[in-house]
Amino acid sequence: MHEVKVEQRQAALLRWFDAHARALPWRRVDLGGRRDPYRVWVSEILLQQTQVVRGTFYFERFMQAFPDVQALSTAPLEAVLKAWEGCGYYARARNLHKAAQQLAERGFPDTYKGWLALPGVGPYTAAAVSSLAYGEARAVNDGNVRRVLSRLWAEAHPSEAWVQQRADELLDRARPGDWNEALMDLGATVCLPKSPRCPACPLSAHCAAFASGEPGAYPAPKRRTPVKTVRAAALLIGDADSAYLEQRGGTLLGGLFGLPIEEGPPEEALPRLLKRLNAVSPRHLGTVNHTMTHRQITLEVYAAEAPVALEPAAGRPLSRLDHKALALLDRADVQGRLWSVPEAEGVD
DNA sequence: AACACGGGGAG
DNA sequence: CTCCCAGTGTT
Repeated sequence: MHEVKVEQRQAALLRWFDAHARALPWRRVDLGGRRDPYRVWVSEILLQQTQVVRGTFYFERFMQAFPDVQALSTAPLEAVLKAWEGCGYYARARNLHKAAQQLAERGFPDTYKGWLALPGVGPYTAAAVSSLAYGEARAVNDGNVRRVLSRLWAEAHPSEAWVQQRADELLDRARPGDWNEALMDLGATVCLPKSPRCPACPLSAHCAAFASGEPGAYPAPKRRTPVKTVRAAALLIGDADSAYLEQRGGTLLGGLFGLPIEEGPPEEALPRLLKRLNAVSPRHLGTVNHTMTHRQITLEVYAAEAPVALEPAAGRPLSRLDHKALALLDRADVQGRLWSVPEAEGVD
């Protein structure tokens, strides 16, 4: 009885997928109908936190820079971050680089467990790569799957284990890769978070949330940690094209370059900056507001002079925060103000 | 179990 | 503007 319903759902969704699957660059297959595991892996890391429409642009740019695992594994980390620039969650790029070296040395794993052992590869990515590139019967559990399954059973508060169990039961073991992509495509294009398009859904006849009349109520929203407000000051030595840049350590924008920054209110942060860089003649350039996952940064940017080496900003990987800070100098009113300031002493 | 980690899109 | 979205790693 139960098996019959599972098979009906599988057939209905796969029929829909066969007609509506999106043609995406990482879905390209070779003459044997196989996908390049390298492309599948990179795309899945990218799509973890990036929407498909933007992910396509980043994917093509990354593949242009690093067409295969050999190219990626031998590149300097800075070049990898440059290819990832603007994409966010830069730990993904650092892990991609580290994992590439393991893949180049030991070869590609052909199982879920083998992929799971790589840095940056968790249960979702291991299931995606092993099913899509190797045909292993592993069910993915991502945000789309969670939402679709939550609605099919009208389970408002699905736990991770609950979703995984349902996904495992429902998985089409003859076509695991297609099944996983079908479920995720459905979530991305039909079973939308706010306004699900139930009339277009091949599973609406099997859907308890649809039957309830309020499909959008599932799953219930999760509580989120509030964003922290942070003040900081940055120093721009040079100009927007050629400036003094520092490489950041730690996990926050780690490995990326940017203007020297000190946290704290400007009256405290600016003197620290000036002292640290031996800088003089600070002028306030403007304020940059930038929101990150759990941070709302208000950055006061100052121009100053200091005995430091300038370099082309375009050659280094920069976060959007630093691009915004540099862009302050492109504004005509700022240019006018700067030109009206008397020349400072030499920077040699 | 809670949090850190960028950058988006929708309304 | 405000609200919402989301895998992996760390603690």
